Amino acid sequence: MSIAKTYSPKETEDKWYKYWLEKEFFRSIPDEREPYTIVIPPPNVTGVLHMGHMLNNTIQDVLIRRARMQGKNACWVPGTDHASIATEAKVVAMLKEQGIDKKELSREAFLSYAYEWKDKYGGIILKQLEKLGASCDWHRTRFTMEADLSEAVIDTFIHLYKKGLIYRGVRMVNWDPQGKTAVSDEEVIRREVNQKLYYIRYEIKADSGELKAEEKVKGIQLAQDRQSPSVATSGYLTVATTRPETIMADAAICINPNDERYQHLKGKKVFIPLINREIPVIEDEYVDVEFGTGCLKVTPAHDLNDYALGVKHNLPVIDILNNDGTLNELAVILVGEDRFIARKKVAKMLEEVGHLEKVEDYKSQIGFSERTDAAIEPRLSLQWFCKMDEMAKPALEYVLTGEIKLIPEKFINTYRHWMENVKDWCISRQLWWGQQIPAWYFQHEAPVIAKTKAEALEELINRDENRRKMSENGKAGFRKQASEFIRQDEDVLDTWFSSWLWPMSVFDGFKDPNNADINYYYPTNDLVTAPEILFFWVARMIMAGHEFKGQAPFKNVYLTGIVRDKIGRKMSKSLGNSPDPIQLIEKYGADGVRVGMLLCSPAGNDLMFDESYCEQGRNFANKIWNAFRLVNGWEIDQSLPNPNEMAINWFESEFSRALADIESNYKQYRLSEALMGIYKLVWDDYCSWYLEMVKPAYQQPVDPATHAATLNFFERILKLLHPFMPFITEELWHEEVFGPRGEMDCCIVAEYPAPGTVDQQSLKAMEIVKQVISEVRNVRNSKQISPKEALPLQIKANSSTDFKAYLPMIGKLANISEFGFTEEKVPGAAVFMTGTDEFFIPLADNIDVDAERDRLQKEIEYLKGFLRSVEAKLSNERFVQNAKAEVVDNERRKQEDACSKIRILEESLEALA
RNA sequence: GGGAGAUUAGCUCAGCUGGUUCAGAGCAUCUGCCUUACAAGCAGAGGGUCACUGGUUCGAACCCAGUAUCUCCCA
Repeated sequence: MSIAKTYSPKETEDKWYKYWLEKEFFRSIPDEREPYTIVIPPPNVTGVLHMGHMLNNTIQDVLIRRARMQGKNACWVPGTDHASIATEAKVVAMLKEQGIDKKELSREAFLSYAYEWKDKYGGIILKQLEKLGASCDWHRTRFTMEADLSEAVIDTFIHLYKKGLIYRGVRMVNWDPQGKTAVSDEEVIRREVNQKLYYIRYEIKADSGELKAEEKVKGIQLAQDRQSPSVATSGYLTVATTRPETIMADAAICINPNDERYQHLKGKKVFIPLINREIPVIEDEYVDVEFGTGCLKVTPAHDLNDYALGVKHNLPVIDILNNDGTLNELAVILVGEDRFIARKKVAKMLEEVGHLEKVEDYKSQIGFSERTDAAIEPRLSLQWFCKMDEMAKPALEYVLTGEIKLIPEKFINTYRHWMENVKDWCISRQLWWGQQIPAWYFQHEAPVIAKTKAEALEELINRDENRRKMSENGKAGFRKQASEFIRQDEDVLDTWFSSWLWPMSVFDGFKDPNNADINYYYPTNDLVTAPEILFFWVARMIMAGHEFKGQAPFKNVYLTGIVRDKIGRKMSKSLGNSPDPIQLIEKYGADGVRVGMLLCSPAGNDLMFDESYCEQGRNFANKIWNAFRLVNGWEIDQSLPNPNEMAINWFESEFSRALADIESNYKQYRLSEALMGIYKLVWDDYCSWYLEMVKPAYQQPVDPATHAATLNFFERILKLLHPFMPFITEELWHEEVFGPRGEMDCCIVAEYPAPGTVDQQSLKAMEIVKQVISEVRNVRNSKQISPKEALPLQIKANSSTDFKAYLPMIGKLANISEFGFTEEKVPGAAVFMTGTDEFFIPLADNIDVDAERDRLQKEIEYLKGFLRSVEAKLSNERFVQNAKAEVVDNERRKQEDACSKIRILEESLEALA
């Protein structure tokens, strides 16, 4: 039966994925085996697969498949995240297209649209993961907003509230004017932006007579124009700001009390230009004398630092912005204008009245919303917060003590720095898509925290003495009445407030804290995620794990790199530099893409992705395919003896040696190195050497022993490859030549090979054989002799190496017609050496004597230089005294070696003359 | 502004405790081959002052200090 010359993945991938599903190989149920568990970092429910997911999930699948083959009960839990801001933004945009404004919808109506959207697009990404070959236990698919998981979120909120770890307060938050919601610090991305620095003049109120002449000289420039009406002034001060539109919200001007230039301003008042509101000059060492003019406008409502300054100096907070970033009535002027338009207009107005001194270009860091990319507005608002410092401490310990390992370790520092400087977590979001905060408001009373309205009503009764004293009838009346007026908090919780429970909630660890699943699978083993969410998510899962389970949620955290394009840019939709993973799979096959991803991705380093890696992966699959075609085509002759014992023994050792390496790389989570180890084992050792050694001559049969050994090696190789290349390995596994397979006898659950013993002798011998073969091929190449032309080879064995045993192998691979042993140099032959042994290939055409002399001389020169450096070391007393004995011995051996080689080469040179 | 890390072949990266694993791998390049498993291939070859400057040491890609450049995190 002939097989196609190239491997075509499409046909096999669907077939085997379906088969695996049918036979429930991905299914995991607790049993007596050791569990191996990974919970997927849940992708956004409405998202589509991008290269980051690709990398991430390939790694998880490699780990899970290997564990499964090692006989562990491997459980990979998939699922999706409701991603409140991102999803809500998409739904709002979709509605807008249909001409529907979110503001006109009720919460219920909006949510029904949102669920409709989720049902339509949700889960696409999980289907895409199947294409990649992800062996998730799909029976366990969870969603962070499904009923059970939401209940867990609400319960933990209540739990933490009761513990005093959740509070409500007015704080500066990062406001996203586009999403119209607060976002956490971690969701703000800072970017350097070209801005303008506006120098604005504030007139100083003349309340203490004329200024002294010396003060004028010192720094105050007298106002040159007097267009501001109303009040008498005595000059002005200048403030530098990037945000002129916020001057209407100014509460003070601050100077550094040590600033020599501004001593005269102490206790003065100034007027805000355009609106002429009077504000005081205050003093604080916070002000940087070097920056701008040294006068700082203090705008507590619109800047975090100013807010702190305002609190310290008891300044009023004047918030002039609406939640969509437009100016409100408090701004007095430009009401209703967008903040950025207002900025330009204010600048122009200031210029018109002569209050704009100058404008400079200026670079500064501005925060942008991760989800909507809108410029973040620091804004004072009433939000819910979760206290972090208490929870951070144990979470830090897990990592510092090594109970949780971060891979690579360099992230420990980053982690520690963050955990030691942790700030409270703003957990409320002004959105509807998410878990609604279980806080209930009744009239002007403090909010009640309760799971349901009914419970909230009971709490209202219980916490008030008068209500408690009411008769049952009275209570019933109260309940009835209050239920009309009681209102639940409109906000929902931050998405991360549900994802931090993920490793527990997917096993129903909250709903049913002692169930078989959570007891068996938790703590999970490895978490594979991006370093970007080390704090968002990983740190908080550790906190939650400790808080709610008293245990770390996982043992190892593998932090992948960011997928960039080959010139180092982050892959993004807007740049259009991100290939569609599904198209890549179609082009190169899932196995090819998986290999391609991992070839270029050392742990923790960003990877410069290029399609050519996938090509390499595809080529590798094809190589395996063709190796199979070769072996598959062999006819067996039962009567033949085994001529390949040496080759078989060698590969047996080589396999074990390579496997030990591969295992050590796996242990260190160096997956790309493990893969490269397998790649070389397959391509170089198995295909290029082993198969070439044992393959019978064209159309000749093979002996049964060689056939069996070769197939056995092949099977073991398929097993090693399977975690990386699940499809092609499964396909080949079921080929007839391997014998009959039961329906459950699949590569996916085949027993992972263990390293055997390594015969160092055999490895060493083969090194010499390989060297001789390469040298002969090299001679052919440089002399332009066809590989088809058989050559004679004369051996002058100066060492104790017994070449006789190797001759058949050398003869076959180097195409040698006849061997001879000689005591003398063979004149007029091509020469090479391995170690101190000399080899001669007598050639029909005479060799170029001059070229040969040059070559020999060069080699002698090199060796002499080498010898000099060795001898320099050996004659250095301090070296001989201080260096380790083995190092010194080594140098002695090098010396002897070099000497004898030089001698032989010099003899050759003489023979030429 | 503070912190972390990086700089090794054209590219992507290994290089552990300083010494034959010491200058390596894969890809790319070049040369020759359509050799009956594979041209998505085979055989062979050429590529590097280990960012720079000093220091420690018998000995430095590796340890130390400084400089330059880059990346990331935090303000």
